[in-house]
Amino acid sequence: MTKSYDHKKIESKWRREWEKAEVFKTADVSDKPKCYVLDMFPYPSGEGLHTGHTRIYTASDVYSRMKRMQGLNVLHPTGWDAFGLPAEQYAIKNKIHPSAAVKKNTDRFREQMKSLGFSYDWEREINTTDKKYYKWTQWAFLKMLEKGLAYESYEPINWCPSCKTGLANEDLEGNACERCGTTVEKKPMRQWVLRITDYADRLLSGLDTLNWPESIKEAQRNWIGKSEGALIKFKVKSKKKKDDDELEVFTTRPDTLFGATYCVMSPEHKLLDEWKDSIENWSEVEAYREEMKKKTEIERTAEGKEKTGVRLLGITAKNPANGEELPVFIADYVLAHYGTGAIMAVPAHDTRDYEFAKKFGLNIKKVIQPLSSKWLIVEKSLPAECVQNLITFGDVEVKEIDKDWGKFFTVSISEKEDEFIDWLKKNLLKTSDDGGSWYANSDDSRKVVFSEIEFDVSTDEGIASYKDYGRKKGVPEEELDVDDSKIFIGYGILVNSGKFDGIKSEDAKKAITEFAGGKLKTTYRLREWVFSRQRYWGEPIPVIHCERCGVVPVPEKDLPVILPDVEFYEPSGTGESPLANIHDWVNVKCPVCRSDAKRETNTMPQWAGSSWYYLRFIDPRNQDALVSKEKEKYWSPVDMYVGGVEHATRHLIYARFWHKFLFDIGVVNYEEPFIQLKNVGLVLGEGGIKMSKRLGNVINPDTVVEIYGADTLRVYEMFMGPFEQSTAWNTESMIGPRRFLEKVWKLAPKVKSDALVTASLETAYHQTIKRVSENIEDFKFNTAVSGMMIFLNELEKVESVTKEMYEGFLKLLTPFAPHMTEELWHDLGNDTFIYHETWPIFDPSKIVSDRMAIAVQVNGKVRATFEIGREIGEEEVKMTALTQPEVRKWVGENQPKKVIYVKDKLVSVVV
RNA sequence: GCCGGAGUGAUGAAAUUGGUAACCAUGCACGACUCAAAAUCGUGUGCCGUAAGGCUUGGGAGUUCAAGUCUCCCCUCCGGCACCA
Repeated sequence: MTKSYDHKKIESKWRREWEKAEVFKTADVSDKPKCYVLDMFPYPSGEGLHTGHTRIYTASDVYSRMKRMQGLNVLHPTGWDAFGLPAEQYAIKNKIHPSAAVKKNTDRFREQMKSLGFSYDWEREINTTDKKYYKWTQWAFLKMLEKGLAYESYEPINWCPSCKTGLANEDLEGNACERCGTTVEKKPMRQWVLRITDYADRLLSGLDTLNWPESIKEAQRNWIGKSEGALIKFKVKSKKKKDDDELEVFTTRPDTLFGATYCVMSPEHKLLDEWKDSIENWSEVEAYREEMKKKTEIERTAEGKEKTGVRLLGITAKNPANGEELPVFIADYVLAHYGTGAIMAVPAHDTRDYEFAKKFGLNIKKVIQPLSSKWLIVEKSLPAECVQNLITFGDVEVKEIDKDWGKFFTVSISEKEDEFIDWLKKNLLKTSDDGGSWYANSDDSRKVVFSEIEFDVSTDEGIASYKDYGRKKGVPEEELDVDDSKIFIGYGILVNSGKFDGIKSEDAKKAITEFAGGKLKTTYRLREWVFSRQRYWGEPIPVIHCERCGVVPVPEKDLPVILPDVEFYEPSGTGESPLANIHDWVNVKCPVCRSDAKRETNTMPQWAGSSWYYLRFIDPRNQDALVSKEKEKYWSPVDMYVGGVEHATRHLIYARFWHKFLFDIGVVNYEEPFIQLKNVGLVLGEGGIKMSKRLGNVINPDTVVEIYGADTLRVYEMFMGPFEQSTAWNTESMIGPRRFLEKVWKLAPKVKSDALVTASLETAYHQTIKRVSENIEDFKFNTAVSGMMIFLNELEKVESVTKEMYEGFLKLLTPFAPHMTEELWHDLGNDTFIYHETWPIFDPSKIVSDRMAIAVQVNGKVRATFEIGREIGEEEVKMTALTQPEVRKWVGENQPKKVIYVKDKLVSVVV
C-alpha cells in the first residue's frame, strides 16, 4: 500500500518536470523585491564536481529556495570560469585543444549540478571563454587603458620558470608559484599592469561597509597593508660633489627622527649609480650589489638571518632635525620596492636597525620614553610649589628622575594610590564631569589598571595635567619599566629631541615631519596588478603596437579580439606568448595610421574574467553593453555571495577593484559588488585529513547520489556541521539524513483530515517554522535540519497528522530535499509545484506553551525542576520552588538568604 | 613578531547570548522482530562511584546567587601578514 522511497525514480522525474515547466527561470524585471544569491562559479576542472562544491551550492540553493518562497524575485545563476592555466595544462596533458577540454568539462559539471537539483536559471549560464563574454572583459580593459589605469611597464616581475609566465603578487604563495609550487624568479620584462593601488584606500575603507567574515576582511586589510608615515629628505654630502643631493626616506616613525643615527639604502637604489664617483669603496659596493642580485627573495628575507651591508665611504647624510652627519649604508634588509627604497635607521626604537647597529658598532640614541600608569606628566608651567607638594605628598613617592627633562616624575604606586588621586583631584586637578572610569586592584598595587583619562586643568598660575595612558591589554610588565638596556618600539614620550621633548609620540609625528621639511605620506603593501601572461589560454589583450603611433587600443567596434586557434599552444618560455607565432593574426594594420603593426600577444590572467562575471548574469545576452543600466540597477549588488576562503586576497580583491572602476565610469550604480559573504568550511576526508587523489580518499558526489540520492546528500552536507567550519566527511553518518527522509516519507499515510492537534504539537510546529526560517537566514543549516528532526520525532509520537501541518513541514524541508518533498506534495493531491508555494509563517502567540519548566538551584546547583502554569506570578513560583522535596532537603532548616527568580526559567536559592 | 578565528562526550556537534552543559545525529551496548543476518523498532549511553553523591566545556585566577558564555594571565591548533621601516 505504501510506496517505497525510490530516490532514483523520484529525482529524475522531478528534474524533468521542473525543466519542462521552466520553474527556475528568473524574471528580468518584477514588482517583487530582488535577491541576488551567487556562488563563486566553478573552474571546470577535469576532476568533476567535488564535495566542497556541492556544499557551497547546496547552501546557496537552500537559501535561494527559501527566499523565493518568501516572495522575493531571486537571481541564482551559475557559469564557468574557464580561462587560465589549469585548463591549458589539462589540454596539453590530454592532447586536446583547451576549448575542447572546457566543453568536455563544463558538460560534465553541468550534468552533475543538475543531478543535485540546484535551482539555477540555466538560461543565464555564462562562460568566460566565450567570445561574446570576453568581448566585455576586453572592453573593460580598454576603459582602464583610457583612464590611465592600465599601462605597460618594464619592471622586474615574478616569473614562474615552470609555467613560463609572469605572475602577479597575488599568484604567489610565499615565494613560489601558487599553481605549481616552483620558486619564482625576478625577471625584467615588458608587461601590462593595472594600477590597483590607486584604489587601495577605497578597497580598505569599503571593507567597513561589508557584511563579510571578519577573517576575510582582516586578510584583505593585511594584504593592502596601509601604513601612515612621512617622507623626509636627508641632505647628502660627499667630498667630490657639491651639497645638492638628497636622499628621501620613508618612515612610519617621524617622531623618532632625533634618534636616527644612520641611513640605509636598498642595494638596488637608483641613486647609487649617480653617486658612483663619490663613493670611495665603489668596488666593494658593487660586489655587494652583485651578490644580492644572485640571491633569491627567500634567501634575502630568511628569518633570523644576520644583517649584512656595506658602508658608503665618502658619503654622509645630514639629519634634518639636529644637523648630525650620519653614515650611509647599503643593506639588503631594506627593500627596493617599498617606500622610497631607503630608510633612516633608529636603532634605539627598531629591532632591525638595532641588530644592524650592534653588528656595525653604530650609535644608539634613545629618544622615546615608554609611558605607563606610573608616569605623571606635569607641564612646564606648573607652579613650583605644586611640584613641591607633589614631591612631598604623604606616602606616595614622587621623584624627579631626570633633571634635564625638567618635567617627568615617577610615581611609585603604593596602597595609597586612591588617596593620591583624590589629592590630585582636590589640589591640582579638576576632572571632567564624569571623571572617566578608573579602578584599582586593592591587593596588588602594581596591577593598577587605568582607562585612558586625561585631566586637563587650568589653575590660576598655569596648566597642569595628569595623563594616564593606562596599561594596554597584554603589555608585559617589562615594557612598562624604564630600562635602557632594552630597545623599545612602542609609543611614548619624546626625550633627547630638542624642543619636542615631553610630547607624546602620536603628537610628535606631524610636528617633527613639518620641522624637518618632510611631508606625511601613506604607503601600501599592495603592489600593482601584473596583468599579462605569456600563455595561450586567456583573453587577448586588445591593443596594437605600431612603430609610428606606439600603443594603440583596438577600436571598440573591433571587439572582441578573438583568440585564434593555434596548432601549438605550449608556452615558449621566451616571454612571448604562443600567439606571437601566428603571423596572420599578429600582423595587422594600425587603426590610426594604417601602417603595418602587430597585435599584443600577451593574454590576460585567469582572474580577469571572474572580476566582473556576476554583472553579466544580470544581462547575459546583451550585445550592446556589459550590462544594461536598468537591469543592473534592479539586480545589483549581489546580496549573498557564497564560496571558499581561498579567494580572500585574490578574486575578492580583484573583483572589488574592477567593480569600483566600473562604478567610477558609470557602468554600475553601487560601489561594492558583494554585500554579504559566506565562506564554506573545507570538507575533509574521513578522519579529518585532506581529500586528495594521492591518498585515494576523495568522495565522488556521483556515487553518493547513486546510492543515497541527491536529497540525502544535500541534507547530509547541510547537517554535517556549521557551514563555515571545516568538517570531516563520514560516510557512516550519512545514514542519519537518509533515515530522516525515510521517516518523513513514511509519515505520509498518517495524514488525516480529522487529525487531532494537541497544544504542545502546535507549539512545536510554530517553533520549528521559526527556527528553520531563522537558521537558514543565518546560514545555520545544521541546526535547521536538527530542528526539523526534532519536530519529526514529535510527529512520530502522534496517531495522525493534519494535512496542513504535514504540508507546512514539507515546505520547510523542500529547500533541503526538493525532489522528495515535490513528490510527497503531489501525492497529497496538489498539482502545483511545492517550489512555487509560500513559505510558512509562524504565529508568535503559539510559540510559547502555557506551561513552563522551572529549575531550582540551591547554592548554584540544580536540585529540582518542576512544571507550572505560565500565568503564575513570581511569589507563587518561588513558594512552589521552596516546597519541592529535593529543595527542602538541601535547604534544610536554614533560612534562605536570598531567593532569585529568573522569569520563566529558574529560581535560585542562596543558603 | 603583529592580526584574525577556534579549543565542549567515543565521533559530527548544540546551548534561546550570563540562567538546567551535551539538543539532534552517528557509533556503541542490550532488547524486540528473524532459522540467521541486514533493515526496522524500543531502551540505555559525559566521567568517577554499588549507591548517596561528586566531577566536567584547553589550563589557572577573578566577577556573580549563577560562567562554555564576562574580565585578567597562560597553553595548543588553524588562517592572513611579516626585515613593509
